[in-house]
Amino acid sequence: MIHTSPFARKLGTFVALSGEDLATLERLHQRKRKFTAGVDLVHQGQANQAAYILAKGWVCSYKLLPNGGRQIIDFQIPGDFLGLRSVLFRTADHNIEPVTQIEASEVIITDLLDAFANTPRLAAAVLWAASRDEAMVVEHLVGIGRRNALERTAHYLLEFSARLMLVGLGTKAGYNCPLSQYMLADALGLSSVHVNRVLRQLREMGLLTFQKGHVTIDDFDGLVALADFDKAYLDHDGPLLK
Amino acid sequence: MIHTSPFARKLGTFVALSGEDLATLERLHQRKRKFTAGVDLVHQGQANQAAYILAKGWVCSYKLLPNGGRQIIDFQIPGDFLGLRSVLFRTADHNIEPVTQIEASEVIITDLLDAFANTPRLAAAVLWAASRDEAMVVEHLVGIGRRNALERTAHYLLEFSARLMLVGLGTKAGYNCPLSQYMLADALGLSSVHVNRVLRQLREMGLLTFQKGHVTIDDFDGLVALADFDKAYLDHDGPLLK
DNA sequence: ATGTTGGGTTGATCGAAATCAGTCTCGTCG
DNA sequence: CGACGAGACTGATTTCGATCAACCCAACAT
Repeated sequence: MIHTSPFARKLGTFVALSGEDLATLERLHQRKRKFTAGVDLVHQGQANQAAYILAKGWVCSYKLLPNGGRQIIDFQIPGDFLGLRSVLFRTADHNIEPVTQIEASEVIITDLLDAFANTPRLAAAVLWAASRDEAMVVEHLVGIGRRNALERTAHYLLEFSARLMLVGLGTKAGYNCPLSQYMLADALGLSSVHVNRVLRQLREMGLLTFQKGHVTIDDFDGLVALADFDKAYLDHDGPLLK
Repeated sequence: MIHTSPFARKLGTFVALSGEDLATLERLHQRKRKFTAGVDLVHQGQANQAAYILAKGWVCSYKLLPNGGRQIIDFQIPGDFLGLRSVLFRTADHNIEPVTQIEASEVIITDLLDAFANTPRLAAAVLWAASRDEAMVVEHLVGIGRRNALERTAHYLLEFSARLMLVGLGTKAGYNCPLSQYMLADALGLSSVHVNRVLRQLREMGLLTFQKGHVTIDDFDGLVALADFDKAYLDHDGPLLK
């Protein structure tokens, strides 16, 4: 299990994968590409992009509004799919922009479908991952609609923690997070000024410290209580399909 | 085209369906069931539900929060799937409740998969529909995160208009809408009091009238401008797959 | 006929977060 | 080197929408 990719590692928590499954998976990771931070991978309204599996770095998906604002839908971390929906829908309905320099493997859709035909467990795992992504968007929606700034921020940062731990990029004590307060604001539907105050508050409450690109979780249980965080929608006690 | 179900009608706008496709579709609609308003179809945390295709009436999917609030994720109207994700994920992560009395056809997942094997265009159409549902949730997220109450409400009611027209239940002039101001509030992340004021404002601006279970669109273009509504994510100029 | 209940409606007040305006720090680039 | 810009941070003020507290009306139930 030591040298598996984040993607395989993540899927492995959903569905127990055989050696053959893993081999098929690796074959998908052929065409590795790098992208620089801040340059859009996909533009809103652009047609027929490739899909990618993110290997390294952070990415965000967002929509722009005519009034100048933007809403970040989701961040992708290593192991996540990029632009799967842009491929299904022939046109992308949002932008995708690397937050940091990233490495991603291009996935030809037909390759993926072929892989599915050979290894049905893999198909199940990918479906599951897609379903989880949607659940995350729903949870995000709930947060913005019905949680105040403090709860919302705490919840969001806890979600990162759970997601990153799944791919071995974080511990219960904390994780590296390359997001600026501006980006966090655009994700949480807040102003960057207010995000700053909220982060200070969380720090002063002894719950969490976000500084210099690193999130330190000072009181995990306290945070979970504040945010009403239920990681059931992300995590599982071992693979669901054995 | 006259006696097709809302479901077939909707899919037909995505993918041109043959007579055989339509026949397969109808076979899915066997086990018709009725449900009464207000009684949950699916509970948060409940396991392994059936999926349904809604034939008549309105339904809402929502999540409850411990602080007493609730957030409505989405409303389903005739032609929409119910609880497809609850089936994929073995546990439902949200509640599903009929807003009105409804009629829905139970869909056995294996039946659906069989149908896919026989008629690939159908599979494409269903995938498309699922993808569209996700796009709607995303649009909803953007609205709550970055649009003010007025724009948000206008946008949401316009979305209904577009969706209902697709299944023949509305015109550019208006549609029937069984939602209370409370439900609208829980969907929009507002208080019902404020929804009331916003609806009055929309009425006084001569844009839209929502009264007695009916939405009258008084100034379509004005609304579209106010809400920055782009129906591209819902609609298409004829089937995308010919 | 008379309570009761579930919307819808309105005014008054309050508060969370936005906005405005600015400072401070640290890279980096000419 | 100094200049510049991005991001973090803070105080003052404003605003949008929540909350509180009513009242109205129609449908229904006792």
